[in-house]
Amino acid sequence: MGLSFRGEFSQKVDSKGRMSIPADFRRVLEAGDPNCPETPHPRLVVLYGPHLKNCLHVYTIDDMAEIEAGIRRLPRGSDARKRASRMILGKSWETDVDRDGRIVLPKDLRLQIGLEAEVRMVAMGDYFEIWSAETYSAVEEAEMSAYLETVDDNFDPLTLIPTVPAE
Amino acid sequence: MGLSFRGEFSQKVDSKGRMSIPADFRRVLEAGDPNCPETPHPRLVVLYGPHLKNCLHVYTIDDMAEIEAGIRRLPRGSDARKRASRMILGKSWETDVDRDGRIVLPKDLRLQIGLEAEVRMVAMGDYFEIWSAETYSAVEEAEMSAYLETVDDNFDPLTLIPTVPAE
DNA sequence: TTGATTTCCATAAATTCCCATGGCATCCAT
DNA sequence: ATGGATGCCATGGGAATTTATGGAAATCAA
Repeated sequence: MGLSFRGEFSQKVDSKGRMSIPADFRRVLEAGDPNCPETPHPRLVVLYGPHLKNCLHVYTIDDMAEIEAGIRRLPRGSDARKRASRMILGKSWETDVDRDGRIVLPKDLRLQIGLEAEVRMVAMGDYFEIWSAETYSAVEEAEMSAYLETVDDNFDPLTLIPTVPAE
Repeated sequence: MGLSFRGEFSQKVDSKGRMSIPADFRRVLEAGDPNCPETPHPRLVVLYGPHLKNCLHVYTIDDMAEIEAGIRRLPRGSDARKRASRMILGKSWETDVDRDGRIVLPKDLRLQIGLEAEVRMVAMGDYFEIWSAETYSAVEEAEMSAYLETVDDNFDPLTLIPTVPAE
């Protein structure tokens, strides 16, 4: 199933839009790229569809290939396939980690999420999110504490997970 | 299976009908042309059949060969084969990317899609679409936001993809 | 010729490549 | 345990290359 992205990291963004991919995330990207380690630097796919308002999603090559296979399973020429293609393939960007462990995010993608000096990368298991650090604290951490207000005092997120039925 | 076209790009169209093919798309065309890199500039096939109202479709040489093979798999003389030939093979145009990374779209093709000063090219995986930038915002982006209105607030297009039945 | 097309050249901006640095952690020998 | 060496990591600066795009010259067609 591939390694999981874990944890969250803040990195600097320089004037050229360069940012280091956290080493831990690089390990996952390397494991999820069939051309690694022959090709030394792993590739990755960034999704930026219109449903993503404040962040971008980053997938490994393998996971993205699976998503594409799913799209190809829809009938050629069908509305569903066109819509999925337009929203996923049409709104994605592939690049590779350079030899210094960085990527350069194009200007329009930086604009979409209001990214300036500091980026926050948040693991979500099979992908990770790219946020402007500012937005992340403002939006996401606020929404998290709001949620915690609504639940019991000794709420445990593990209770959200369904158990496997006994076999 | 070849590389996938990804992302969307706007380019200028000059008075001669010249337009740059985005560098990312060129990489895919190069990978999908068996004569590359011996012949330095990749060839490509443009479809402009009557079913395409506002845009043209561009395929790599390899993918177009596959489509043609599919047509030849239809029974000789069958209606389906005649119709497919007329609408696909008869309505296609092959050219190559010039050494500056551009193509020149013939006037009648530009007319068909109302292309003037600015072109929008949208990746759809195994092909990409050529739109007049104006039409694209008017027609396609409008229909996209209309669609987004109809779905849940935190809709994710990945849910459009059918899951593989358990094996 | 005259207009259209194709080839070639020019350039500015953007992007990529390459090298350098300082910090932190790890390892190892004393 | 200590100090030094080693290596990886995040980050900066500059050089070199690639892109997109405009225009001129050359070629072709009617």
